[in-house]
Amino acid sequence: MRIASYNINGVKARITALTRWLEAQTPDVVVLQEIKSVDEGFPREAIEDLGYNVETHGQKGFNGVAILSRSPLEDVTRGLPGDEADEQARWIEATVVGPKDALRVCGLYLPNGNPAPGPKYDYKLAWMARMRTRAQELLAAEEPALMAGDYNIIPQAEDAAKPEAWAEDALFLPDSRAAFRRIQTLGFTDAYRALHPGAGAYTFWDYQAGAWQKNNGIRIDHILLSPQAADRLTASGIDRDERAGDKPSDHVPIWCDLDI
DNA sequence: ATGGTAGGGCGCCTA
Repeated sequence: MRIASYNINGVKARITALTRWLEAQTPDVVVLQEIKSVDEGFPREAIEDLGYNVETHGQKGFNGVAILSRSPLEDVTRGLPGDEADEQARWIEATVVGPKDALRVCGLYLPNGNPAPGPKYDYKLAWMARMRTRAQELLAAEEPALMAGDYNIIPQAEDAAKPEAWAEDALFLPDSRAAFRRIQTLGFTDAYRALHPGAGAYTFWDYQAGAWQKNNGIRIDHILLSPQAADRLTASGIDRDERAGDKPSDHVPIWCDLDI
């Protein structure tokens, strides 16, 4: 089973690139971030026509996440627990059933947090504390599960072409990276890093200042696997070529294969 | 220190 994550930066502006990629890569499950659409505006027919079930958690203008799956999506929940007042659409979960086992899939769009310090950074750290609580619950279930999406976290210096340029940025500040580690070290495996050690693998290149042409990228999209999912990991990758296509997102898809 | 680009949606916010 191939599970992918893709920050598409506007699903309506990206529907051609998205459907082309779905047809070429045929992932079984996809979590999308930054759909920038309300649920009623999501172009679900174009995706359903390719054989996918679609569940969305959108909002007007910004944010918004979705899950696509060839097999039915069960027990869908929307929103990250822990703050009833939080109206930002950044978290969606569903269960997909493979031939061997079921997999709990969490799709997330973690807050950017800039400028730091400030209220947006406080929101990022508070959101990550809530995410850690949900992550603990996933581990307690002792079942295959994963959390995939745009984490807006550069975990290590090797995950940036120019780490020094990010030193004061909310994506790379020590408190941000520590919060990410506090989640990962609960017992999750980074599906990409586990199979691909070394520097130079990125998932985001800014639209500005020729970042793509200079390969000035960062690795901020991640798939974290529960131990029961990590046991089934057979491959992982980054669809880097998508960044060179027509009207690309500033992110590219990441994926992993699980024997589930 | 600034500005460079893009999407949503129409003045300006978010990234």
